[in-house]
Amino acid sequence: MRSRREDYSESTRAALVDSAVLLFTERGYAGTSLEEIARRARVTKGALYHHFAGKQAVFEAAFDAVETEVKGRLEKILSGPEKPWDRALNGLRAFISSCLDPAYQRIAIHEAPVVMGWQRWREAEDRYSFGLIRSALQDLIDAGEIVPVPVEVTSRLLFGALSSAATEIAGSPDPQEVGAQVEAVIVSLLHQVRAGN
Amino acid sequence: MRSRREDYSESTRAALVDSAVLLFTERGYAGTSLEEIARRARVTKGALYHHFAGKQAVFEAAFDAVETEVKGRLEKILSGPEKPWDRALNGLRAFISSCLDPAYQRIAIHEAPVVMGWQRWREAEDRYSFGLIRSALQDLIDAGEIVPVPVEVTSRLLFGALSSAATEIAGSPDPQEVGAQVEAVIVSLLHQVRAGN
DNA sequence: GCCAACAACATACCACCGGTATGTGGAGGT
DNA sequence: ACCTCCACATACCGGTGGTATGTTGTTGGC
Repeated sequence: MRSRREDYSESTRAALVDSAVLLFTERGYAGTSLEEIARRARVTKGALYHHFAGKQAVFEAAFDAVETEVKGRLEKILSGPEKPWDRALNGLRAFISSCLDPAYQRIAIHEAPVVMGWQRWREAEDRYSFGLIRSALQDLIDAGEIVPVPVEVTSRLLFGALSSAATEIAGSPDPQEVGAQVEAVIVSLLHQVRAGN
Repeated sequence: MRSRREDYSESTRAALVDSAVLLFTERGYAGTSLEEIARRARVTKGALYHHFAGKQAVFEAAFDAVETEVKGRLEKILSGPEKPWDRALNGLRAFISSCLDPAYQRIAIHEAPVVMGWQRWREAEDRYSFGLIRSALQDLIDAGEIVPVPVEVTSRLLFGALSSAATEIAGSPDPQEVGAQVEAVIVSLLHQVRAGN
């Protein structure tokens, strides 16, 4: 039976992660102190170091949190009952709009490769959003919707393009407009490689 | 007339920038201390703070250095006597190979948006590699080589795709192979939008 | 040729932050 | 009722970015 203490412990850990996501999003990794994270969760640094090995570990927990969120959204869409082509298009839109979330953008896209190191980031992304994009692309090919392309490389290119595009969208004065343009360009490219024209 | 002191001063400044580029490339921004940068240039922190306003300013000087280098290479190719289409292809290859330079990759592509802030980085990139990519794309359209596309958005997508692809290439066990694949995918996409099939 | 002025550094010091070592109170088992 | 141990709090250290203050050599004016 689950003890009361364990509940409390998990709750404070969650509060720390929440606090970390918020502060990392607002001020970035370097601009956020552990004491600030702890204070916002109404505990001290001691508590933080009880739950996490260090600042990097806190960041990775925050990273996991935002990635899991986005992954959930995308999985729902990509495993829906629609046709592969439509699922892909909906997934594309969902990913772009996910990238507009400041937390996902700053933590998962921008700072994670620098903070975690590119290698760890890449491995982690395989299990999250990038993994979904790659498998979605593979599905399109398997279903014969588009001509065969090198899946690994193409999905990397697509992921990079979308990530930077999302930043551009979020940073623009008219996100709606730019977002529509990005979607149009990508969709147009997808149509170019669509099988059976 | 240029004084002897000015020569010396500029020389130490250059040594500091060189040292910064090296260390930032090897250990990243956060992992490099100012004292280390100064020591490698055989001066003290005092000299460093005489030449630069702070750590960020040192980074931006290193950023300018690597960007200027790449910009020079690309400009030479893009303003050559070949046909627009060939110049673009050569420029593409040159950019990919530039991205394989560890200094350019880590400083200009990965850490700069985080260290300088996305806004400043974007403004700076307009004057460097990204600006060249955009104008190259514009040239292709003006020359009627490809069908008109939204230049701003498309070049952002292209830049993002190439940047992340370059990281992928550099990190792969067989850079030659992956590099060729990337080039093939991009060129294939370009062919798709080529005017007059 | 001499001296004041200033540039180009060096030295000394501070505040803050990540990390560690140690203390403590209260819940849970027996 | 007592002991144990977990979930924290407190105290402290080393390193680092930044600043304030010397120091030395060059340079320009007379």
